[in-house]
Amino acid sequence: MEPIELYKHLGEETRLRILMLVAAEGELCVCELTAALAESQPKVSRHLALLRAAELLDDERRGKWVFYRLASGLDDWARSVLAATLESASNTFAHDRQRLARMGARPERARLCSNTRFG
Amino acid sequence: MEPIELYKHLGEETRLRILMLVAAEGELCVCELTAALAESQPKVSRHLALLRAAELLDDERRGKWVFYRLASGLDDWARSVLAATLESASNTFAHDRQRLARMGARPERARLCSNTRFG
DNA sequence: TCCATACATACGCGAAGACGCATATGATCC
DNA sequence: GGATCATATGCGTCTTCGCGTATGTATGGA
Repeated sequence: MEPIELYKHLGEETRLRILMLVAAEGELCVCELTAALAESQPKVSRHLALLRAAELLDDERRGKWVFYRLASGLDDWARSVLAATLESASNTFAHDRQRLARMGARPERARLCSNTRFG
Repeated sequence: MEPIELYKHLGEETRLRILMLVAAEGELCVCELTAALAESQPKVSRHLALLRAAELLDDERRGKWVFYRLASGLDDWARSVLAATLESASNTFAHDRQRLARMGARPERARLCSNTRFG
């Protein structure tokens, strides 16, 4: 992945917030992202499609839900950039995670190693 | 500096290349950047103005030339993102540095601690 | 003082892209 | 099979943004 391609995607606020949420939570389905971001479903879905096309996110359908996680083939340097950004602790990202935590009726899922909600 | 603000600026190729060159070289004047990027002077200057307004770069006039360097107040996490990107060794950045090295009539300057051209 | 060099900016245009809305697709449950 | 939930996408619009061209401003030299 070329740096410019990563940064073009990070340079849009909704996409950045999506990636921070997914990086923090391990995986999330679209309805969880929609609630956490407090944005419309089509808007979230369209940005997810772009992140998927850029091979930044992997998607997997399980039942009614489609779960998104960081792409397995994502370069180490890109992962480190995302991690550093998450640690920079902007309030926006914390607010999104709080909204997610307060969300009711979240789908059940198998526990994942990378899922830091339990960590 | 908010992450989104950094990434909006990194998400444009000319600006990304400018920042990689400046991060690598310590400081550069506009004519050096114009030559290294092989882009028009107004185009380079306009992007420099944006990076200056965003407080990503500091500028300093010395005689006829205006030199740009990474802003002294730049957050550590932002610096680490830039450093990681530079190390990711995209060919584009190497080509820009080669054009710079081949450039004739570069302005004289005092040696800087951060100037890795001598390292 | 006139000119050349180095850099900055104003303006108008065109392309890219983000959005809202409506609708299509896919899965589950009865 | 019909209803419903979850998600994706098509379309038209509107805004953002990058660009080329022309021109303005500052510095230094003859």
